[in-house]
Amino acid sequence: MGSWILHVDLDQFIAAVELLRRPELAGRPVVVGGAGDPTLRSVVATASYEAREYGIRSGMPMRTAAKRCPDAVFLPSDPAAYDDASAEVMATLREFDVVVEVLGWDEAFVGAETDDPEDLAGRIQDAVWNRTHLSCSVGVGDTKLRAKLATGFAKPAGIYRLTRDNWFEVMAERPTTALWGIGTRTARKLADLGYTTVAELARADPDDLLVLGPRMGPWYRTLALGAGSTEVSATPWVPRSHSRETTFQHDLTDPDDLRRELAALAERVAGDVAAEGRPAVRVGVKARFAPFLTRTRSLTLPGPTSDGAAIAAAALTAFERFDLVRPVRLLGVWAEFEPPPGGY
DNA sequence: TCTGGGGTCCTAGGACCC
DNA sequence: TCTGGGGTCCTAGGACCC
Repeated sequence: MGSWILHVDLDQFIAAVELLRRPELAGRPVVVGGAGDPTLRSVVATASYEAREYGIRSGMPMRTAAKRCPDAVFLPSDPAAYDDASAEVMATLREFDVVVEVLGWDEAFVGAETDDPEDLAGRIQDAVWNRTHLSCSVGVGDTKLRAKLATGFAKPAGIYRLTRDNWFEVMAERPTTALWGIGTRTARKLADLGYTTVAELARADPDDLLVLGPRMGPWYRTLALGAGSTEVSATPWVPRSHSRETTFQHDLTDPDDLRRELAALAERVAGDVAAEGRPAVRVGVKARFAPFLTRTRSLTLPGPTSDGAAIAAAALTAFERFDLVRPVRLLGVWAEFEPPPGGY
């Protein structure tokens, strides 16, 4: 028996959940995001495959999506429905004799002992389809990173294996942004150092990478080798923080308006903290000023607390440290928890 | 392309202390 | 006398991911 990591990823998850209850939309470009109104400030959560043919992508402003495909169907995001669908999928995975590590609404790592990981992957796909009528793709790997990247080659609805044996054959000439954890910013810095492809980064002198940080630098080379963690853990996630934020449809300038919005956000965060059942130790406020300048102010509380009034007061203290010289387009409040005894 | 919301982790500088 | 070095906490910002 071999140890394998499977990465299960639902295909166009949010759009697929919406299509289940609106079957008449099948085959049409469907875009889910915000309140479903493309004239408002919001971004695309998920675009159906038909919508992607118009160049619509997750994270794109809804306004832009509407320009690219005015005839698309725009739907509001319905997190409760995605929570429910996700729970069904994860429960299905747990019915197998495997370890399930949930990564988000639509993703999970599955750790399994088997000699035929593709057979297991196929049975997982069938089980998920039979129970939820959602389709998923499965990456098979010998590390979490390889399993995760394999899924990209499996989509849609397929299975793909990526291991030490075919890693360089598949990845060598791809840009460093193909790696999970390297975005455009880091890719640009790596390119400045002479590393553009995965193969080049894999051959890098680790000392050369230290300018990108004592931990991150060497870690980027590890990514390029396809190495990294092989531990799949079913241990429930312990949150480090909770936050709430709002982008205003029109920028705010009146400090009293801002204080009202701040109080409402703080109340929501305090509710999240109370629900968590662990006290907060630190509170922060995020402000995004026009045109798009993000600043934060935060403070350590005098002592751990779950008291809503104390959290609201701390948020106000942090807020008053901003210099309100520009219109504000977003306000956010977050609370950080004390690590459990023994650390996370 | 005029850029959401909810998260995590890393980095670096300064304060403060011994 | 104007000056070491290390450890830890606090804070702000950056990058990335879904």
